[in-house]
Amino acid sequence: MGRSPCCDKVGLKKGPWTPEEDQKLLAYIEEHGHGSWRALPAKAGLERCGKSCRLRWTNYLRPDIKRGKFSVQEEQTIIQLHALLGNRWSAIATHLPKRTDNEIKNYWNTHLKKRLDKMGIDPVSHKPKNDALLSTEGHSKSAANLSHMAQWESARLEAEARLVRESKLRSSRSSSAAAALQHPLVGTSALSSSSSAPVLPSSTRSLDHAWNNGSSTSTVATRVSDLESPTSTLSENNAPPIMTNVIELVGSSERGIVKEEGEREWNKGFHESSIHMGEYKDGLENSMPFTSSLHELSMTMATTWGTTATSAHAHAHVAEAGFTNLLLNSNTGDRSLSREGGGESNNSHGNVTNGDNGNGNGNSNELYEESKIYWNNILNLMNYSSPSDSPMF
DNA sequence: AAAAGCAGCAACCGCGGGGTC
DNA sequence: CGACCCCGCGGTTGCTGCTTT
Repeated sequence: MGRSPCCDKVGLKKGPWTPEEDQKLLAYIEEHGHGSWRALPAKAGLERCGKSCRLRWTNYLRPDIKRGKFSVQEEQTIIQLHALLGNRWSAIATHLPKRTDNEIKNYWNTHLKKRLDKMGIDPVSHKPKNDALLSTEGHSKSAANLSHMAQWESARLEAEARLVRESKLRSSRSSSAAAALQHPLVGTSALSSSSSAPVLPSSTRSLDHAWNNGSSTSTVATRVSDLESPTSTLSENNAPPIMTNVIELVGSSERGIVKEEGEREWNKGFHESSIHMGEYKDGLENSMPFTSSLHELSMTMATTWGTTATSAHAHAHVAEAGFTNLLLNSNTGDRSLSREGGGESNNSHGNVTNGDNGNGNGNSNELYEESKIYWNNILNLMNYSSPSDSPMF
């Protein structure tokens, strides 16, 4: 198999890009589109390999990239999606408008991973490190369910991501490069907008539809295979409810949930997020009841942690306590935050589990509470994500 | 003030999937 | 059907700048 030589070719430059190179690349793509990346460097007069050009463009030069600090909603989105999808940065990036997979990956590795770690949560499995919390039979079942749901959601996201890519490709091919640059996220927007349901990819819609009709399991299997998802290993009986609006809730700027940089106050951020979720759910008057298995999962988790909270109750609890605050409270000692101005990251609510000191996981009860809140937050986001909640239908 | 350590991030590397011939 | 090409993805590296000692 002939692997492309790429940068092994002598004479090709590597390393940091100069402003001149950036300008050349930008000018060329704006005028011609990128076309074949392999052929681009020669045409653009760059002594780089196509791969390097593509990377530079997609991770840095693209005009639709938002740079700078991640908002609290973006952080929540990343954490929640990572809990579902693992290190599938491209799929996660699909639902974080204007953020690149590379940026998200870096942010995860440098900030969020450490933060979860300090909370006593395994950043890989998103499970509390203290396995005693999870040792009950009930949780084993729940964990299995969650895993299955993650697989389904994963398949769905793959389909969406693919469509986004195709959509971008089409737009860049069918119009001038300049026009394409103005609508680089057309696919993403379409998928996120309630008003644009008609452009939803048939494959994605089919999958959701299949989920909505839990009894037609053969259809589910067929549709999933249509997606060619490598991750789905579900048996027919394990079809979980869809969790579409985990993304819709936290990732769609068109629903007004994701705020821009202006909304930087940590506490405020989560509070508003909670409000929006409430409004969102209220608007779904005709929604079918949330699929029982997920509710069971939530209840089981709650029971496992020794609480009698219902989902709604748990949600209120989470909203009140603040997932963000939870993260923040395990932040102290994080150099990156402490040197980023401090004020932003200070928790002014003081109503969370461990507002007393910076150790975060120094106390086992605090760890216990943190873990509980963490998972309740994820589960309750799911609870607002029943199949018919999706504005796509 | 200098050195060491650390964090953040841009960029590279290698693999695998999909398309084409 | 297999070889080849192209591209995208995830993991990793290495540079830069900041903080600490």
